[in-house]
Amino acid sequence: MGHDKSSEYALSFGDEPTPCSSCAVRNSSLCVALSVDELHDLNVISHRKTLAPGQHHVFEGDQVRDFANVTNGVAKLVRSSEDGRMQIVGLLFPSDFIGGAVWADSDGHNKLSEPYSIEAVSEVELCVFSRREFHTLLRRYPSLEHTLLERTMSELQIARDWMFLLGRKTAEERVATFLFHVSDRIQTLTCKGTQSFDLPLGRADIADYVELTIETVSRQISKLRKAGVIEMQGNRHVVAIDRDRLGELAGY
Amino acid sequence: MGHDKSSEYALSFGDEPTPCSSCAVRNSSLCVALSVDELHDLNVISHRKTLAPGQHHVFEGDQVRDFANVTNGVAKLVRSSEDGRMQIVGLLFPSDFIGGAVWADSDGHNKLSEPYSIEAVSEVELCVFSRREFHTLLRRYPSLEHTLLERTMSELQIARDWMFLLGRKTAEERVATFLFHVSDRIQTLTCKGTQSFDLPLGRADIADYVELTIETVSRQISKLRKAGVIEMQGNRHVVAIDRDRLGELAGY
DNA sequence: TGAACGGCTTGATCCAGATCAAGTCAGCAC
DNA sequence: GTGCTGACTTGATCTGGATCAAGCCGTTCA
Repeated sequence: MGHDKSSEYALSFGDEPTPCSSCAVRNSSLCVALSVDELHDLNVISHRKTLAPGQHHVFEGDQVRDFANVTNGVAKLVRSSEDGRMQIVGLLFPSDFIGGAVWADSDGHNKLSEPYSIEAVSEVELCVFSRREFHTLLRRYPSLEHTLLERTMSELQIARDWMFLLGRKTAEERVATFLFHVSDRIQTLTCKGTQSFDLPLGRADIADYVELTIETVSRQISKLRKAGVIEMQGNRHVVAIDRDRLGELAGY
Repeated sequence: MGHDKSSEYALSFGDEPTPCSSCAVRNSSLCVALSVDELHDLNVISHRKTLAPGQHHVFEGDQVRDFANVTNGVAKLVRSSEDGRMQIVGLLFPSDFIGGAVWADSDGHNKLSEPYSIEAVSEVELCVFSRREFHTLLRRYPSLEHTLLERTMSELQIARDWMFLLGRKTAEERVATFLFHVSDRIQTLTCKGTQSFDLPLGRADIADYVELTIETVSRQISKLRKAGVIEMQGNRHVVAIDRDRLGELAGY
């Protein structure tokens, strides 16, 4: 089986570690590229890790050079600088793969060694691989590498779209864009409508992500509410009354 | 040979189209992944295209779904919105590959169809492939796909670092970061020192890239000059008097 | 039941960088 | 030379969103 069930990363549900074939994100994560038989090889090199809300999985430094799939929960991908400033550079939902931030050149060195880390927002389950073993697998299964390439290209485009947001969009557009994207993402995850959804992040994290202050985010949400575009039920639950208008305000 | 020499993209030097094997970026572009023999296959599907300064190579829409290598000159990768706002999301130097912005899913559709384009800064030479043929080649040569994956991961990290710049850095840090990166990039291209170099962009483009106004860029350059960190010879030539200090001011 | 706390909202003021408005300076045509 | 043009610099003023400062409101825990 994939990992030592007595390790600190042992799963909490059941005596047997869950094999990849019954994984919650089997058909939406990178693993779709592998057949049931091939999946065994991935199973062997992976282990599961649970993060409590607020807990970090660090990619900084040289020791931890692993890749991970998010199998459950929501996490932030954070880039920080030495003086304490932080920037959320991505949100990670179940089935998302993370590894780009710690990618190294073929010589094994990472040219740009800025500190990145994953921080759990809710309780998060990761499926972690070591760098070396995952590389071996990539070489063995071209379809896996191809799928990873497609996903990375897509991530790159999302990052560049976000650069546009950070550089050019107003406070209102930023908040509208955030809400629009979250509703979209949650729809594809839950296969329900985009009308009504829970925010995965609190105001402080939203502010970090769209690069505004808590106060400005709060003011913009109030503004969207008063304009009848959205309705809030409590702090976290959003009802998108006029989703088209939300998209327009987001700049689409 | 690779392309019709009577086409509008014909090379300007010599009667015969230059084959890949004598390409200026043969050993630094994506093509390093291919052996001399394999290179022939790339040669067959590629054609060259020259852009005059200011000219665009558009990736918007569905017709033009191609990839390109920059073989000469400097270009901007631009993301624009319908209302006319623009953001430079990347600088392209010789040996850089561009394709992520137009990457489509296996179903042939591009989920996020925001308009991206390449705009030549100096005279630029591109080596262009059609999407479909390049994909075939990727499937035939795993080493090519592997190299592309590495480069894309690296691009993703650069994009995320830039997100930090756009979200968190002050005007001074942005300009210092720009100068620092350009000196670095030009060094690896020319194999000369980083002490002294020409800016590839004018003030307006620098402003677009680091998301400031022309005036603020100009003021920050003056400030760095007065502080003795750099010296300007004319508008474009920079002498990095104290490159370490420049790195510190950039936030490294 | 109430008091302490954390997450959110709202109002008042401030400031980094935008915007507006002149310059300066080099190159170039005549 | 003189005037023109385009790229850059510099100064004065303005402003969107930050910062500072109270509240508000639901939850938890004694």
